[in-house]
Amino acid sequence: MTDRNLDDPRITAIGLFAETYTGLAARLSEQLSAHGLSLIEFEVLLRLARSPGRQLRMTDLAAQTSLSTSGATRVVDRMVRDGLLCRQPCPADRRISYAMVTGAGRARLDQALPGHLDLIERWFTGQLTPAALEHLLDGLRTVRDAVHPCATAGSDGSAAVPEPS
Amino acid sequence: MTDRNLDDPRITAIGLFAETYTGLAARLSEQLSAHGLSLIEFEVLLRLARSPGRQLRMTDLAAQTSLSTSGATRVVDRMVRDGLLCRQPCPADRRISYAMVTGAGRARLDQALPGHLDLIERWFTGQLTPAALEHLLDGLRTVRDAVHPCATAGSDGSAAVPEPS
DNA sequence: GCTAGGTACTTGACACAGCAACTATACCTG
DNA sequence: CAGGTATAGTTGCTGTGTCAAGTACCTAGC
Repeated sequence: MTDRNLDDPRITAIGLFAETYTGLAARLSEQLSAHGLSLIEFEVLLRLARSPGRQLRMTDLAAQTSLSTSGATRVVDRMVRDGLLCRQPCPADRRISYAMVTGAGRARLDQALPGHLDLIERWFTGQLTPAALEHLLDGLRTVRDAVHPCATAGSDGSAAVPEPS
Repeated sequence: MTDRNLDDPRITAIGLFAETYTGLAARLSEQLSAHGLSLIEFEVLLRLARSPGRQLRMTDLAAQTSLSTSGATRVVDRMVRDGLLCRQPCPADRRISYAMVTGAGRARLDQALPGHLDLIERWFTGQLTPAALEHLLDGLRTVRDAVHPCATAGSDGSAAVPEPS
């Protein structure tokens, strides 16, 4: 019945996507763990380091990392415990707590980043000709823009994203 | 110091990749959960349904799904409990246990698959022109082949083997 | 100024996956 | 065929993430 669907090109395409991503993630994860960081911790460090004041509200951090807010709380908890981050209260709104990179956190990031960049180049960007890479990134951007609900997402289901016909 | 590295194009590229994948996965996951399946359970069902005899050794299943063998054991445990799979002993080698799709499992797959294909088309393949999609898939294949040591164990045979670069 | 309702974050209970240790079986070599 | 090694799979322990409920706080309307 649906037997032919099992090998539908769409399935093949999404499978290829998934395999590529998980394979890549595994490579990168391996290198990061040598620096005592998980992928998500690295991303947190990176996002915070790029933010003004090296800090971000918990909610914004969660939105940028595709973690739930409780997930963000727990990651930040661990990283505070390990000295990589600290929490800063917001004087204007006492509900708000900023996650902020410490010196140690920044040092850890600096230590891991060069090897990380090398690996990205070795397994991803460097695998393709500049033109092919541009094509790939163009495609990804298009899909990302379609699939990524607005900016900071609550999953309200009724996304105001233009749907393709 | 490494401040400029924080916005390195390689970081941007991998970030785009990750965002796209997680966004896509979230969409698909949502639809599957409406059919009582997680992404990984769907993948298990799909891989088994495509395999000869609708079954696969635990080890091969694990290899095809980027699960550890213990992870595979646990997923199959749950799916057996829910009636989607059953375990078949191998008469020739009593260490081996096959995971096999039941009628109910196949029915569940058939029920979820059309909507799944629609979503892939809507958010992924249909977002791009055929040429752009081909470029994207070519790039993914190249990266996947580099990054994925030994892909399909057991029987998959779906992916066309690209030019070995 | 007090209440109603929304927002920011944390916490408790739970689901899930990985590693390492373990059991059971197969194979190989003398 | 005995003994050693390799392979298949499961299980205990633990880390990590989510959902739902809870706490604290802010803001608007009367």
